Amino acid sequence: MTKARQYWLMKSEPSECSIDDLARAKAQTVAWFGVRNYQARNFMRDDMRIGDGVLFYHSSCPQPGIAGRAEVVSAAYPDATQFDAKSPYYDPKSSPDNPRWVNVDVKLRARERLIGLDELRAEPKLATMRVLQRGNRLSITPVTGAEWRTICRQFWGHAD
DNA sequence: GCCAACGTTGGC
DNA sequence: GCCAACGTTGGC
Repeated sequence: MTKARQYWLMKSEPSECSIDDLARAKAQTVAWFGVRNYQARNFMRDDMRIGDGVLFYHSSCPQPGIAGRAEVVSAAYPDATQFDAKSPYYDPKSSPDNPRWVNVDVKLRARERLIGLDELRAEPKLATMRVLQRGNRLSITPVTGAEWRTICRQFWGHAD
């Protein structure tokens, strides 16, 4: 019983972890820690599978947009920062016995030409993308296969 | 720095 | 369960 490959858009502030930071990371892989929103957590916990495609999005920065592709390379597991009293992501209501927050590991597949928000908004085929909807704040959103293909083929010129 | 939009908290 | 207050996100 296999499930079709799914696609996600994951936001990261470049000042925290840019796609260049991901490229320099050991095995070009980072734990996607710090998610403190239940909807985004549930996506990681319930829906993500190893091999899922990830659009790496730069947010809260001079040039917001999609900076490259990555891949989910682990199942969800407890986010260590929730137990670390010195971490800004510390959650005193969580415990190792009953962890509230999880993360997956994400591995770089390719840095790409940055697609700015203006370009994304100008493409009618992407009008339904969650990240482009008014008031959207979710740091992890599902991306459809059609949206993924539009981005790869139309903006980056490859078939993946 | 501004501010719209949204999620969470907590009193009732 | 309601909802006002508050905190955060994130583009501009």
